[in-house]
Amino acid sequence: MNDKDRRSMPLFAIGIVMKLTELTARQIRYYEEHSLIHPERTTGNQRLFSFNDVDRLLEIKDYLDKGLNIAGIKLLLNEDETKQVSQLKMTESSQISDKELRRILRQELNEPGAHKKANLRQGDLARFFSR
Amino acid sequence: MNDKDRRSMPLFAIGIVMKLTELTARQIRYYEEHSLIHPERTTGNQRLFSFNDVDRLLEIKDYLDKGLNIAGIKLLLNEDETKQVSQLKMTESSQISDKELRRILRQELNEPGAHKKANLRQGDLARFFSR
DNA sequence: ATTATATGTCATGTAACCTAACATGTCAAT
DNA sequence: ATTGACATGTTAGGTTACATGACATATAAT
Repeated sequence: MNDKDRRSMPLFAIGIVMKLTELTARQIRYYEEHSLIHPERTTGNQRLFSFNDVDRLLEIKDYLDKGLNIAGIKLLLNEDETKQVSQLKMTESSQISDKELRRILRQELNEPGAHKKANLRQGDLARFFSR
Repeated sequence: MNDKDRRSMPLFAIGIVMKLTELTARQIRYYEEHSLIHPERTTGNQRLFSFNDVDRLLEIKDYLDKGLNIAGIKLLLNEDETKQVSQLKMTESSQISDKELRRILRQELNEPGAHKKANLRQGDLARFFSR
């Protein structure tokens, strides 16, 4: 088993993730609802989060603090991802993307520098792994 | 937060620990009952295990496979530990220890080499941390 | 002013966990 | 062979943690 597997291993119940991320259950579920994360489920349908999921939630939190909205965060998160998103509705989603993108860029203009490197405090949890 | 903290952080519900260790809930609770592990609890009294706990359970499993009994395992596990055990009943416990120790040694004589280095497969989980 | 977004709160159902008790298989001592 | 200790299985009844859905609300965008 390698790091990649370990990172994506479903381990944490939502209660733990709440403490690790200081997000409410409502928020976490909401972000899943909007496809920012995709935690696995137990056979009884309860969410099980991996280290990757938690890391991602920490990123989401950062971006929220910076004033980004869900749509914007989705774009940023999917940026460095070898997508997995359903590309079924590419046509209609691309027009949404454009619209949202403009909003983000506008926001970026109003608060310059916020986008830079996002101060990725990803790594808080990354330290659980080899460095 | 350092590695030590991370390792002792209460994170896992018993269901996860069962999968990670391939032990039954009954076994895990039994080992706690006999003070081989000391998982924390939620405010609602549910067990929460740390990486250390899981590592320890894997060691316990190894020792059991080698034919050791709980008393023997306890001795071995406490060996490299800056104790934390209540030393209240030192007198009576020492006489128990002696008795058990004899049994263990007897067992050891019957299966030589089993004690060597115990093939410490601790590290299965250790890889979650820095190396 | 209206709408959209993000989150809080409440109600209700179920999954996962808890302890306690009793049952069982294995082994060692009698 | 019988007894007893050990480790684990199993069952029962109770509690905690998590599920979804609906409605409320504050803030921000239009």
